[in-house]
Amino acid sequence: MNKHLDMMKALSDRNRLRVAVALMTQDELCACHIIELLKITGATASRHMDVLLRAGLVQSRKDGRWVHYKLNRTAAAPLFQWLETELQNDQEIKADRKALIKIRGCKQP
Amino acid sequence: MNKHLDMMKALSDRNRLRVAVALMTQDELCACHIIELLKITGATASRHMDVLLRAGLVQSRKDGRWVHYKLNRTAAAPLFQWLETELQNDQEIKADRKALIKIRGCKQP
DNA sequence: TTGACATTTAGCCAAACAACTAAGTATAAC
DNA sequence: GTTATACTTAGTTGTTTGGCTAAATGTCAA
Repeated sequence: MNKHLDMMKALSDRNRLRVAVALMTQDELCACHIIELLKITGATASRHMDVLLRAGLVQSRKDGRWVHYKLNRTAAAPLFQWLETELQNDQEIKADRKALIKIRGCKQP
Repeated sequence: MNKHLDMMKALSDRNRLRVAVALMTQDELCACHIIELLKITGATASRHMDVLLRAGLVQSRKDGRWVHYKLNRTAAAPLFQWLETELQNDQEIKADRKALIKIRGCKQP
């Protein structure tokens, strides 16, 4: 059960949960988007994404200087589905979606 | 999203996850069963169950000196369903189920 | 009422963790 | 090459957390 425990631990932090939920509607996010969204340093963002990666919940793709993250939907489809429907009307999540439109609008893809 | 974050936090500890999964097949468990299963002190078990209660994942029922816990299935049915199917063949979980048969056999219901 | 038992609360300690800064690596542009 | 940019790694710090013991609370039984 270590694998599933790691998944739950990965999603038990507010910032990581926000990123995971953001990736449910965003397909891909670059590290710099995540830094902007969560308003944390790059170092902290990098460590958070590493936790999500190690848990197998996201995948990363390096494109030049940029790293893009996407949900590994097959890892825990029903879990993601549940979170998505539960949180789709959440105020913070809605604010994040709004913020991402602005962030993606002016930052690199 | 505080509610859902609390649920994830509650399930991000090995002992609490074990209890939650045990309650998926056990209908009800008394605090003393949980102490036996996890091999921790009553005080520690009490605090763990309090975390699960506050997250709304379990309900408690006091019966004289005993406290019985049961899953609050409506709180997060798809989440529980996912965990149950994912962990049904897990070695630790299977060992717990086996242990519970013995524990429930000799302790008060 | 007194004693025994089941659970909770309080207080302590060590380990885990999230945040930061600073330094390191990698890549693109000049 | 050199510089700027994007990210990672290392090291530090304050907070959270899971465990324990001891004391408190609540309940049954003699």
